[in-house]
Amino acid sequence: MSTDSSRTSRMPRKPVQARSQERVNRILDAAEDLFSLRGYIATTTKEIAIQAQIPIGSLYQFFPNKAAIVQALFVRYNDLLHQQLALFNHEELAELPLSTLVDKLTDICVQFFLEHPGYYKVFMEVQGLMPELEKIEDAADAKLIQEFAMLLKQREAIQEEVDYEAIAFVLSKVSGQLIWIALSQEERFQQQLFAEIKRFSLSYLQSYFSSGLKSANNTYESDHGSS
Amino acid sequence: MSTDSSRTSRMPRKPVQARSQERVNRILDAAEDLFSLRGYIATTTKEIAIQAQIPIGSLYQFFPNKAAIVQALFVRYNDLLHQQLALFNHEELAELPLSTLVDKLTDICVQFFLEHPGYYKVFMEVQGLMPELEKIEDAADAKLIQEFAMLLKQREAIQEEVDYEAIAFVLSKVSGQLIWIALSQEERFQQQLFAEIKRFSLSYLQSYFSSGLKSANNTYESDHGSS
Amino acid sequence: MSTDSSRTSRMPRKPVQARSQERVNRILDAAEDLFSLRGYIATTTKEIAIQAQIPIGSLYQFFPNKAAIVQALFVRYNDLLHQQLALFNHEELAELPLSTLVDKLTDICVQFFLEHPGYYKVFMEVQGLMPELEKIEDAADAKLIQEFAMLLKQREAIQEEVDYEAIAFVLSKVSGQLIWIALSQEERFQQQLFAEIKRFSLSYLQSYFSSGLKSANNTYESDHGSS
Amino acid sequence: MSTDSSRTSRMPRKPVQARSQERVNRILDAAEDLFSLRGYIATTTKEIAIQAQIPIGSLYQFFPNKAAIVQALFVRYNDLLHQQLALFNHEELAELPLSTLVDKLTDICVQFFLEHPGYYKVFMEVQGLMPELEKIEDAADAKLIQEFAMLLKQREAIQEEVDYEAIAFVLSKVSGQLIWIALSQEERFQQQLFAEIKRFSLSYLQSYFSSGLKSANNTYESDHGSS
DNA sequence: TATGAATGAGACTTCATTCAT
DNA sequence: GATGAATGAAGTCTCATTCAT
Repeated sequence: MSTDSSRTSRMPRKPVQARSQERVNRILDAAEDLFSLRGYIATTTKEIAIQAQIPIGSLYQFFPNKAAIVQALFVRYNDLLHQQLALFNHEELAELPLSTLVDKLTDICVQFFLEHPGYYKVFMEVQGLMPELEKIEDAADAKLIQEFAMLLKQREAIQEEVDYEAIAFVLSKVSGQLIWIALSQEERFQQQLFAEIKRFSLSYLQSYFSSGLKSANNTYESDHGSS
Repeated sequence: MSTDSSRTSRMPRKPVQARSQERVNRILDAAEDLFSLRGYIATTTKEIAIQAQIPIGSLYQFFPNKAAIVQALFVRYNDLLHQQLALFNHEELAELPLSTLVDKLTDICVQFFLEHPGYYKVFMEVQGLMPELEKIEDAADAKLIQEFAMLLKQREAIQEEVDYEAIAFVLSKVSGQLIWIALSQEERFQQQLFAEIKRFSLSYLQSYFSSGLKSANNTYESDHGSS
Repeated sequence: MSTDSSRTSRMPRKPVQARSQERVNRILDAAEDLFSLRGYIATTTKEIAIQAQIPIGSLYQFFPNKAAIVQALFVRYNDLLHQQLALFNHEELAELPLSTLVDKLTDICVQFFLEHPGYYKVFMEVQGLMPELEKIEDAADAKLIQEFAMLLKQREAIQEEVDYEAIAFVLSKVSGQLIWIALSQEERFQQQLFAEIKRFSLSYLQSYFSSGLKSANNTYESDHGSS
Repeated sequence: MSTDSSRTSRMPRKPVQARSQERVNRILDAAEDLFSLRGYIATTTKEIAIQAQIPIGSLYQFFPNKAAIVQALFVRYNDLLHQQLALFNHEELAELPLSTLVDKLTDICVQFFLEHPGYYKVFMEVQGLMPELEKIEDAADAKLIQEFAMLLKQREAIQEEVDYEAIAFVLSKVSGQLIWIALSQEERFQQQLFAEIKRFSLSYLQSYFSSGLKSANNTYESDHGSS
């Protein structure tokens, strides 16, 4: 109890801040675990503190209330997802066939949802109950959608006046939902669903774009048939 | 609606049973209102009773606990949606062009979601927290998907070995999700999203089916261009 | 409602009263069952009515409240026990050896407790909570004790100034308690306890009385050894 | 009592733990009062908290539910009774005349029941409704009975194959019951009953044992007559 | 008289947040 | 700062009894 005060001011810089950061992370890790298991409302702040191995009082030094924890957690989720997707956001992406693009992006999202099963679940749970969280999500989504739209703009559309953002909006929402549903299905059907997600996304995109960049012309059949 | 007509006209109209049914309906109406407004967990049974204008004790005469209320509400939701969709389940449906089919079905679902904004919201909120409810939803979904799959089976598939149920599964989940998201968007974008739902549904189906029944051959462009 | 008034005054006498009596009995039977199973407080009046197969409203026509049911039940218990014991209350009883007397009376009580496991249990449960019931029990006990004391008075006491009622009081209470405890023990130990009840009753009585009536002189050992 | 002394005298006396212990005691005291007055079921947790002068929330920090309170109370009861009886558990006990032994033990029990009128009452009330409590009581009883049996084993039995535990079982149950009943009787009769309890116990023991240890030979009459 | 739906006070328990140490 | 015991409003559900039909 009263021990542990052995730290002197000579130690590596910002020990407090480092300790704080570590504690914040532990709290978010604990919250992620528990939220994905029991849901946001059913999880108590005390449980989070215990799981994070810090006193409940300390938790409230970092977060003013329970809602702030989910919000911080979702900021972290969004950063992470954005990071994963950014790895592919190179110029070359625009050159890939549509089917390859769809494949890559879908795989990244599937991976993310697999590693963070609470992401979608918690967000759905508190829809309409936490305007703050929705603002965070909307902003992050908007950013992702914008970037995806930029990617699409580099491709040759079949028709004029394509609303790239609408397409990006639709695909991001729809893929997320479907991936999440797939996660709770049995292995075989899950794999089938992942394939369908790609087919779905591709056929939707092909209704707007020829498959490649400015000149390529991969039809759906040829793409798909070759795989 | 037209059910429950087992009463012969000679009886004094069982005022008690009628009153009970009316009360159950009032409870479900109140629950629907409050759940869609505040969510399931944040709504108290007392609030429901007050909104339904009955004493709390009476509420518990009809429902053993709070969970039973949502469950009954979802049974009602499912019945209703099924009724709406069943109106179109005539033989002629199979003869319609794919685009028309998609239009009709989507419109029905949009209408349903507009009238019952709590349906999707509440279900998402309690995902993973109420196995009973999930069983109810899974059963209802399975039924709808099955029927939709039957519809598709009457059409000429482009390729062999089509998994009609998987297609029906994907489309029902994806359309539901996007309709729900659309509902919280501003009017103009909402309308645009409804159009996109039809577009992606159609393009997805066209990746499997030629447009008409056995002989018709409407491509996507012609369908869409004519609208 | 207005139906069922078909009964005319010509029918067999007291049909109503007979029906009432039957209903009262059914209520008491149901109450006995449920009380002995779950206890008085945990048993609801509705459960009693259901078990008795009568409407709850009818129950309240016969009993003003829940307490009145236990009270009536205990009046019935007491009548029954008194009847059982009265069968032996003949003049010859006084002539039996003490050990025989103890045997007979104990056996009767054991039998009664076996057939009515709720008797003791319920009485203990509501001790101090229902003055009315205690009055009933005290009166019945007093009567039994009085009669038992009368029996003892016919025997030749060893010492002067014997308080027959105190002896009867002690034995009745103590035997009842131990029989009840024995009922929840496993078969073998239960039988052993029944034997011990007889032994302590006899040894206690022998500290006051010579074994027989005026002249007999059975000591404990001889009594016991002969059995 | 003498436990928990692991605290070294240099520390600031852990005010928190002391405060906790005091609160637990206050809760148990309050529960004892109210249970013995109104019974377990009729006593509300709120009442207990008020009587203990702590907020209801604090009560639930120490006890997970109402049942845990009675259980803890009975652990305390059993400890206390065992302590009282242990004071006499010296070697000399075996040397005392039976009558003296009975006197002492009975007096201790009478004293205990006088100071804790709720002990018997509450236990009887919840018989069959709280398996947990019964386990606690059975264990404590078994311990007491075992010890009492050990005491008896040191005495010279009249007959062979005496089941010391059965005797101890019977006497402990029967004395408890009779003392409890005596407590609700008017003063004069109460005193008389206490005397009868001793007589009863002694005559029962004398049916098994000669009065003293190996050689002594005090008959009941001489013992009793001398008092 | 017979019925059973209706009533609502009140029981037990939880948990986000605070604040004395 | 750090700690975790303390707080009490509020939620879910029960049930003896009544009374309109």
